[in-house]
Amino acid sequence: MLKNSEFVSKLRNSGLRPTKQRLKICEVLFNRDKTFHFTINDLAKNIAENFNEKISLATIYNTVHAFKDKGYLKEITISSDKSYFDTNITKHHHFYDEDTNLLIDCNDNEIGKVNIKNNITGKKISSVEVLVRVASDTQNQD
Amino acid sequence: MLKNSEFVSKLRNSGLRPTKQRLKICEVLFNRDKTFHFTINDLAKNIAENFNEKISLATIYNTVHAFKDKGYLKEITISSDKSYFDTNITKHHHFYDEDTNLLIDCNDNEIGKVNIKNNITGKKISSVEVLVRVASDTQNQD
DNA sequence: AATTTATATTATAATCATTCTAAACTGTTG
DNA sequence: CAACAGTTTAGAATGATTATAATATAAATT
Ligand SMILES: [Mn+2]
Ligand SMILES: [Mn+2]
Ligand SMILES: [Zn+2]
Ligand SMILES: [Zn+2]
Repeated sequence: MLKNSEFVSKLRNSGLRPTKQRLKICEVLFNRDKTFHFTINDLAKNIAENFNEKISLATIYNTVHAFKDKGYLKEITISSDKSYFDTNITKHHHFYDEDTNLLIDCNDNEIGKVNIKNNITGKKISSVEVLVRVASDTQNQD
Repeated sequence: MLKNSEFVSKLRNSGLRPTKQRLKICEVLFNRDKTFHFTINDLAKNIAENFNEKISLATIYNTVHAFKDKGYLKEITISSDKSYFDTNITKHHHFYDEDTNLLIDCNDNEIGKVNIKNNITGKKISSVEVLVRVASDTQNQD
């Protein structure tokens, strides 16, 4: 639950001008109690439906990528035809519900620490991510 | 290291007609000692360079997807702009080298079993996949 | 082995998410 | 305010993937 002036500083501090488009997108993404997952399409629809002033799709793409580059968003890749962004930038894992196409954050009480015994020589680990795909219990759902 | 007649049976058994295009693709993908990772583009290039008869790109797409649907290939999604296929269809995890864009299989001596303590209620786990991104040790590589 | 039927291949066009372009606009700085 | 760099925008371009529909091939049937 951050407020406008905080977004202004946040953007300034990372070398991004606090334009009204970026502030609007900050509001949509970060002015919440809980983090969430979204696609570019979700975000564009959200903005189109909830605000009068429209933001061009190019700007939405630019902004989301800028925020990702600055570390304010993480990108979660599930399949070749769907890319999610995550406002939860802490290290965490995901369940992916194949029935609903929803991503769900894992807590530490759901997935234990991944034990990496040997890494590739000369390389540094930049992230470790677990994706648990889940689907309906029953075989023939109709 | 399977041979032609084995591919014919394999295809017939899964309801796919053993056409010469599919057999050629089987040969490229499965007539090897070791499993490997490839993109559609890699495969198309490989076929174009190593064989006289060309296979249309549409057929390459169709065949790779058919093989995936039949469980002869797995798809590994690394980023929104790159999709790999894997001829290793056993459960396993991956290292992804961000410097070279290469995928490397993990053995059990590299990543311990992932401990899933709580699953989503009413759902069955269909897969558990770990992706470890690695990159060069040094900060300023040139 | 010829005929029929179902399937597969192909060149090409269509789609669609994403990126590019370059002109207009805005935030910042002095 | 003037000057400049950075940003937004509509629309065009791109490029990977999928659709189309005509042709070819494999399998099944006579
Ligand atoms: Mn695919
Ligand atoms: Mn992206
Ligand atoms: Zn998340
Ligand atoms: Zn693999």
